Amino acid sequence: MNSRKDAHSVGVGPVQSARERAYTGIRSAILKGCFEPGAFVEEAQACEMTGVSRSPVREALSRLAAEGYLEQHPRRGAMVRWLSPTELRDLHEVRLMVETHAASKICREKRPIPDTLLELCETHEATPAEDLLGCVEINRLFHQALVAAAGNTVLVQVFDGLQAPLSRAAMLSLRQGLGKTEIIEVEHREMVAALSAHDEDRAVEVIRRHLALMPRLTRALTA
Amino acid sequence: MNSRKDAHSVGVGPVQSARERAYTGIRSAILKGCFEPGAFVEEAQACEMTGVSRSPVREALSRLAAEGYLEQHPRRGAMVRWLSPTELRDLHEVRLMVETHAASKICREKRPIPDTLLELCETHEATPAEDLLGCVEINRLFHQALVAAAGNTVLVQVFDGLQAPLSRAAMLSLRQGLGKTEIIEVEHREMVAALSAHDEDRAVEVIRRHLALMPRLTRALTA
DNA sequence: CGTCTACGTCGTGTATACAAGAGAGGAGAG
DNA sequence: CTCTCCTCTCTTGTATACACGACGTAGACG
Repeated sequence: MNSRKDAHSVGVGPVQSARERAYTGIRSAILKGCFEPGAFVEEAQACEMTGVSRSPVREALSRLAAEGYLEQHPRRGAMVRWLSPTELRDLHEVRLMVETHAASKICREKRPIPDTLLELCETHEATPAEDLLGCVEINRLFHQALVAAAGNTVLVQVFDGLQAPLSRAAMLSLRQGLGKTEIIEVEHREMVAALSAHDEDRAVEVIRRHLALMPRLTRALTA
Repeated sequence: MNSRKDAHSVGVGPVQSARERAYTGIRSAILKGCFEPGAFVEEAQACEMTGVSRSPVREALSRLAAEGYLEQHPRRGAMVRWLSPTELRDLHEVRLMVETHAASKICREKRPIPDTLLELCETHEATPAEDLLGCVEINRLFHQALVAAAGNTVLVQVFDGLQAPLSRAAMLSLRQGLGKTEIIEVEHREMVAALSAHDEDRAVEVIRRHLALMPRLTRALTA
């Protein structure tokens, strides 16, 4: 089972390393909800899934654990992280802090609003409501771009770090048909307007209101 | 070279796993400044240092990279992370945001101030100024306890994540004899007073002033 | 009938062997 | 003398073999 050689012989692009393939594969499997929360990701299973041996798989698992996707229990394995209601609440609080800070900074420093934000609104509008996966991804990109517009790379890293545990919740929430994407899109446009006007108070208020919706969406998952 | 067996035969405690030993060993070596910034941590070297084989070492390196201590370059190895002046500034900005948020929350929610904070002030006072390593550690614990007092575990995790890259800077700064611990201790007591009184404005102001000192301490490192 | 124990199986933890790329150093040509 | 190219070595990337611990199961004893 030397898939790497196979890939090489085919001659495709940069010949992604086995570790990268393991990382990407396991990560997307977790995000797609292939594992029940609290389930253990078995190494052999992950090997079969990604087509690499245990060495790169184990390195990927270490990385995923450090990033907050998994919890490693000695001699037991890597468990898909389970969020308690408290953690979920804390996560949302920190997220609100981060986005509020970004918005304030953008307004106070009169930073330019990247076109990406409006483009993502357009894309969101053009995406059919049935494509929940797409809508969630667009939503994520919108908020990430908003944070990035503050021009602080560390802040973006922190935001991404929050997404790791939240992403599972987001994926599961849409599986339960909790869409309501129209409101989201309207509020996104409102945010862009407030930010473009560098109206700090209004921007912060809109973000507060917008993010206040989230806990309700995800609460069901932990009950 | 079967150190694990040796440790087992001696019969010491929980027989720390090889991966944990590798992680701790490499991490503390980085913090102690055994590597020049930008230097590569060679696996063989790390094996020799920690007394384990490459498998656990590589897993530890993956984890350390995910935590921000190292940067992994394909086919080159793991490089000790180098902070640009911009990253350092961003890091301090986020840290200020986190601590400010914590202080505000403590005051607004009228949270009790744990005894730990005052105890750490006492300890700080009792520690001789020559023990720079001890002072830095006490300082770190103080700020961590402050953030923890806000009762949001995710916020604490974010704070710890910021410490990873900053810790190196802190270690190096004290090596250059940038002590001035007396001011720090006085301001810590001021913070505790403001927090105990649940005086939000004053607490935030003191923290702002206190953390404004940090960038100056670490700026020299990147120049 | 319940419980405790002993054994078997499965999965993780660790070490090592092998493969392949990157960098350094030397030799040759201009 | 310098620049380039080749080769050799060193390091990382990957796979696999072996060891140990944990859990499940079945059997025996109270």
